[in-house]
Amino acid sequence: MSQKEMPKTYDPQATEQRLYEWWEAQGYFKPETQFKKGLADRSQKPFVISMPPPNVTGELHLGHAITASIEDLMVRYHRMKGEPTLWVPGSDHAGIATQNVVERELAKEGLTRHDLGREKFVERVWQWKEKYGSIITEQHRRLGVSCDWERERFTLDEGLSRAVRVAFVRLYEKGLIYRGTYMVNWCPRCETAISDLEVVHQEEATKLWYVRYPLVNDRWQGADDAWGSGQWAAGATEYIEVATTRPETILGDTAVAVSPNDPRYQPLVGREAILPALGRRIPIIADPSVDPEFGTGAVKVTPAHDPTDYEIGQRHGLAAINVLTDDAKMNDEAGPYIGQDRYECRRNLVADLQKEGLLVKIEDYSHSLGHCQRCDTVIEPRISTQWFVKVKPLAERAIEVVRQGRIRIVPERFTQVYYNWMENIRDWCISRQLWWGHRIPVWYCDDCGQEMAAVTDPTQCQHCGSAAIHQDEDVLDTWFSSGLWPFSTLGWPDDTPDLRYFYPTTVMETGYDILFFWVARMIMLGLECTGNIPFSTIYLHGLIRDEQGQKMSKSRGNAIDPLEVMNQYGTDALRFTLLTGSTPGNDMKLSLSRVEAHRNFANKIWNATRFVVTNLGYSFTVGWGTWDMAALTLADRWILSRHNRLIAHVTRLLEAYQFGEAGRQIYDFLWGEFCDWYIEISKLRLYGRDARQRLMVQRILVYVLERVLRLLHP
RNA sequence: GGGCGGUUAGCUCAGUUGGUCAGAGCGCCUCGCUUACACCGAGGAGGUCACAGGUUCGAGUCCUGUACCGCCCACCA
Repeated sequence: MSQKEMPKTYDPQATEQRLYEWWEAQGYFKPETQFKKGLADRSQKPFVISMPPPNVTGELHLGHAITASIEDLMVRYHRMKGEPTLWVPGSDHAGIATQNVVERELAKEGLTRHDLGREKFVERVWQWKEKYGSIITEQHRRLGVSCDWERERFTLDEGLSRAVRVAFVRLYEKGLIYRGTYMVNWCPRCETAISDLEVVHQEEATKLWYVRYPLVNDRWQGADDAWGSGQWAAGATEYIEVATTRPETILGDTAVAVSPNDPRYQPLVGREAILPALGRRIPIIADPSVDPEFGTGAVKVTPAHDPTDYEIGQRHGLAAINVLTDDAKMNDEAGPYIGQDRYECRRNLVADLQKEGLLVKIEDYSHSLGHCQRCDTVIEPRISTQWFVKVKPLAERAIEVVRQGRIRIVPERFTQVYYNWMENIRDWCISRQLWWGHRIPVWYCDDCGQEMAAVTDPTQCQHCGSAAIHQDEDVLDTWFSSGLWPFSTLGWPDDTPDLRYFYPTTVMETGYDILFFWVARMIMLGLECTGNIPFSTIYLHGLIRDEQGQKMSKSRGNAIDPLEVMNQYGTDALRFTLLTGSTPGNDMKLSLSRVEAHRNFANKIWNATRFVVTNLGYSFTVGWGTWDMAALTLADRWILSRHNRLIAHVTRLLEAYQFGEAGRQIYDFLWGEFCDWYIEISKLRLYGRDARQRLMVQRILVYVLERVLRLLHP
């Protein structure tokens, strides 16, 4: 080939897609092909990665790009080493996230999901999934992922849905899943319960309202006049003062609590106060959870709307009065404020308290408020009947396997984070009042009222035989199904050949931000369902931020579309940048100037190859790695030795998960040593008269270049 | 209230068993259209490796403390 036939500048677009299609068509991403070609055999231990399934909420972002780059690197490295290699791709229905996205779409048409009804709405989400699911796989192909597309899975596939049911029923029958009425985090916008993890705490400037509750005594037994008249507490003579950040919850108070050790309030314990607005008589109780130092030292107790208060209520047998509707409006327990929005009620109630002379003062206050991870609405702690996973016994085993070293976390510092979380874990609320997801496989009998969990839809009550049964309306937390991912994608609960050979998987590679959400759950559910660890190594990468260090997100408008980057600079340039840009577990800021630099690197490789190839001549024959040692020049020996050193270093680094350093080493060698020095020096002999010298240089050039390209392949 | 990470050239970041570790990319300055590459080549300026102690023959690299920045966890009414 002459130089003229190879363009001077490397054009990724002309190569990448063509090459990828060929790879895929040849079946190079499938372990079966390795067996068929004799590149590996089934007696070997396979290298397996489950790809973290992207949510079908939208298109891929840079987080997916770094995941894909790192995993593809590992997969290609192990495949090249001759290990049977499997990389299972797929996508996640992402319950609440996807439902919200589609609801937002609907809102543009002026519709809500309730306008469509459950069935039509779910149909609508499926349409969305079809569209974005295929966009995602196309984008993954653009990233060059060498996964086995024939084994692609979706969390709502039939097989995976069955896995969800089997897992649920099994846990249910062991008493590890239960239904109960407890304090949960309620999102009034999504109108569903969410787990503790889905609550995002933010420090916010609010107020602390000091309110006094009149005390019942011989001279005053309750309200004198209508609430808001200014005369409501006219006859009151004694008060107890409380401080609150949520005045509207006063309406749900069923006690006032003080510290048992607080001398100021000892005389009041056992007496009663009159609840403002509603005139309810509530007891004054002593409870050790009250901090005498805070506020007034007296706390209003709202068991239905505050976790601490709920526990106080449990200890003292207090009623829990829910004063809110699902969308955080005041319900019919709210007296004069029925129907008002929670904040509207707060304003009005505060104004009325002032009118009645019960508002003592308002202080500025700062505390952290829970927000919904998906829609940012302020969470309302609320008592509600939900399904939970009893997680302590699962967590103990999950801690154990890491302690024993059966599962290793890279970088190691996350091990401590993992323990801390696991050791303090609380039961996992898994039911969601949503429509998009795996329906809870529990049926209730309308006749005998009993419940039953079943893998296949029952037709009658197993307790009384009645055919009048109905399924639970709720769906499961999306992380329940993704928690089964490493084995559900391989066929579990069936005993398939894939499951037997490829499970447990080898590496779980993902961002550290979902260590708790996902990784921890996979370990717990994996141990419980399969009796085995789901993977032996966890590799956690950092988050990609923009050049200002901000988290990338669509709402901030600072998200960089990986497709645009690939279109402009090429997939290799993007991948190399992502791989060399950070160390494990550390965040990285993506700078386009580095992507450009690596585009230039790709071009450098192209031109080095062009130089070597076009200088071979027609009579060239390859002489792999067999040299007449005595004839080697100093330069030859130098480049060969440097090159061997490089291979050793890169291999060691890749084994140690030091991908960035490995990439940099190759970069430095190829550019700084091979191109800058060896190619330049080789020109003397290449263009000289001595044919034997020419052949030797040619052979070394080809040999070193080819070997480095292999090193670079992952 | 706990825990973690960061602080290295103007900017963005590497530097994992303490001794060519003071580096890369971008930017900047000087040259250069030499038969691979101007998405290039040759050369150059630029850092008391946050601060204070300590261990050591020797410390960005280990220990202690401090200061900022960021993140995670936590039922602070």
